[in-house]
Amino acid sequence: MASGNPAQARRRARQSPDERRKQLIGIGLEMLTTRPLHQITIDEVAAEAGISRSLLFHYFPTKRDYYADVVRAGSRRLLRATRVEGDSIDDVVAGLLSFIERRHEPYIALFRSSGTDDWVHEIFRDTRAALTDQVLTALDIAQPSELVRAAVGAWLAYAEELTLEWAQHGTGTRERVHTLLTGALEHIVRAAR
Amino acid sequence: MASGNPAQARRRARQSPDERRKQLIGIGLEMLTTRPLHQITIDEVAAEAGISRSLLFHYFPTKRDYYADVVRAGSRRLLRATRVEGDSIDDVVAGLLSFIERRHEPYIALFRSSGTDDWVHEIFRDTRAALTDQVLTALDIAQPSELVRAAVGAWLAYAEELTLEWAQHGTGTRERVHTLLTGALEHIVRAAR
DNA sequence: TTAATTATCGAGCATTGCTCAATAGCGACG
DNA sequence: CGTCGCTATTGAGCAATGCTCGATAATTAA
Repeated sequence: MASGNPAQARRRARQSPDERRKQLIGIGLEMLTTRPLHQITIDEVAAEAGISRSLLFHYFPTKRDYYADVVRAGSRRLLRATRVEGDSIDDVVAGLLSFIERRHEPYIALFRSSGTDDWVHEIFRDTRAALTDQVLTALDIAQPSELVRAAVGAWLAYAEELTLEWAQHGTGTRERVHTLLTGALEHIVRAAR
Repeated sequence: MASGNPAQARRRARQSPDERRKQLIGIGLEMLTTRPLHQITIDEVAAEAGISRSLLFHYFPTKRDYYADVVRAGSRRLLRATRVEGDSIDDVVAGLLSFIERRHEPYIALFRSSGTDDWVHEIFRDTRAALTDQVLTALDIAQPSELVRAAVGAWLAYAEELTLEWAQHGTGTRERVHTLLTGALEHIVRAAR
């Protein structure tokens, strides 16, 4: 199943903590592309890494902590993807579209399965807050009121939903969706002021 | 903790299957007001009902099936709450606002904790689809294009997000939120046509 | 070479979803 | 009123899984 090196190799191949952490989180991220978070068991991760369960608990005090680190890593990817494109609002929207288009599977696995517990949702909120900041910056809104912030945050929910629908079922063209998103954003921000 | 009758009473108090089902689902719904879905264990439900774990599996072949029935029951409540108010779009929005205002805790517990597995999200989608129909009817849109349907569905995400924010942190007044929602809906539908 | 550090493992515990054979409450029928 | 059948109900037990803990071996410092 899981690709890569089975890493059964020799026993007791000692590695530096940093390497191990990266490896384990990398495995988690890769598994996330296949199944939702809560379906990833410690046993599987350990097996894929070629280590014992115990070692994973040596690096991550609890399963939650491991999950949290994996999800955080995934979030960072998303934020990076929307930032590289540029600073205009069109760039941010384009970045979001591209990211979800290419990775809607893992995206869903990441955030739609937030339910595992509040802590995932917290990370999700942090990510969305960061995205909100990006959007506000792109709109040249320096000191938004609470309501504007909330409205933009909610618009992100709208954007995600519509984009996922498009990515999954091909509802409309990419340009159309893009236009709808920017149009809605403009309207929403104007109305919330 | 959990209120109600501990039901320890006499052992082997035989009941009709219908009663038992209702009782168990009721317990699930009540527990949902306290914690997210996935934190509800069969043991607890059984204990609260005063029966053995095994009996629960007699009525619900698997934990998922039990959860699914509980969530469906919760969804029905939501749909009822938005329908009683009336037929106009203002009524639907008002119903949504009222429901989330009064029950944002259980609402979150219901749907934000979808992660347990795809099946919850399916029920969630069904519920949202039904809500979408209500909205479309209220807007007098008989045969919406796929894009319009998708846009309205995504607007529901926007509405939920903004309403939850308002209900939880008091961002803006109720009237303001109401206006924002109807305004955004109008704009979105017009743009998607 | 020896000592200290710590990455790594194996065995084992507790919880939890789930199975299955046995038991007991309740209605039907003589 | 007895007894028989149906099935609601139970208890013991299995398997998976998160997690703990003492022991061990690889690496580094002295």
